[in-house]
Amino acid sequence: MSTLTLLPVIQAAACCAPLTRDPLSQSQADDLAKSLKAIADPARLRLISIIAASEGQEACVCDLTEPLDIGQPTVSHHLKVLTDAGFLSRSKRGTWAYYKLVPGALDSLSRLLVTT
Amino acid sequence: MSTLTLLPVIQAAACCAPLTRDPLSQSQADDLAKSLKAIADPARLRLISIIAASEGQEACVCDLTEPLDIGQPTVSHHLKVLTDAGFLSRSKRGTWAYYKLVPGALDSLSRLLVTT
DNA sequence: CCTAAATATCGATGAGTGTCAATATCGATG
DNA sequence: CATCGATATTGACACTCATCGATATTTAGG
Repeated sequence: MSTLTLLPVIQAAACCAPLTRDPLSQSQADDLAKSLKAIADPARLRLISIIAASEGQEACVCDLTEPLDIGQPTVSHHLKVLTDAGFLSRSKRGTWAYYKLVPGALDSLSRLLVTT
Repeated sequence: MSTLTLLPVIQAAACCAPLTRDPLSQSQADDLAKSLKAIADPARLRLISIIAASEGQEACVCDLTEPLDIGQPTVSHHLKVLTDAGFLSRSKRGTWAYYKLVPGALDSLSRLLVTT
């Protein structure tokens, strides 16, 4: 635990200054855009909302494939995008993979957009 | 004032239920994704932040072309995307076009992402 | 009117991406 | 170890989109 790699969402929020406080630098804008792109997709938003509504804000992939009208590889792809962006964490138990909301990740992003 | 066309951002926020309250329907996810895609771009984020930091949260296009390293047609394109999405409003005074933050638009979006 | 300046639109191009079918990997179980 | 079910990866394809150069549109001034 010597090195700690910050999750992208957290990193984007690290500057902590809301979008509307000061002009964004190019790299700040790049980071924030990357986080926003990760959730700016209907399938990924539905995945997040389903996971968030599940017990412990955690859901098995097997429960995520049916509700959406997309194939299993595509669901797996979207879950990877959300995980790489820091919105979800993955834990495998037996054959099943469980994805969980990273506490505070969405809220960090939310705070960056607020103007007040 | 018989017919009122809601701005896309406001429309996406109309359901008022945060992303993490209940599973999103396909159309709800489409609307929200559309709003998020509008701001999920580095150049557009910088435009928003510059406009927000300007007096009256309003800026002339002539002041937006230089700070970003992109051409004038591209700036115009991004401003149109943000305007169509409901984040900016446009008013022309003389030869100049001024873009202004739509009050509450970013906040509506921000509220949709919050988990608490 | 004619010109010049500011902004918008158009057409093209190259990069990025959501989706799928096929296949690989991983873990449990017999 | 062989098999099977669950999930991930790969490769390909269609589609979207950010950007640019060129051009059109609009407005002010002479």
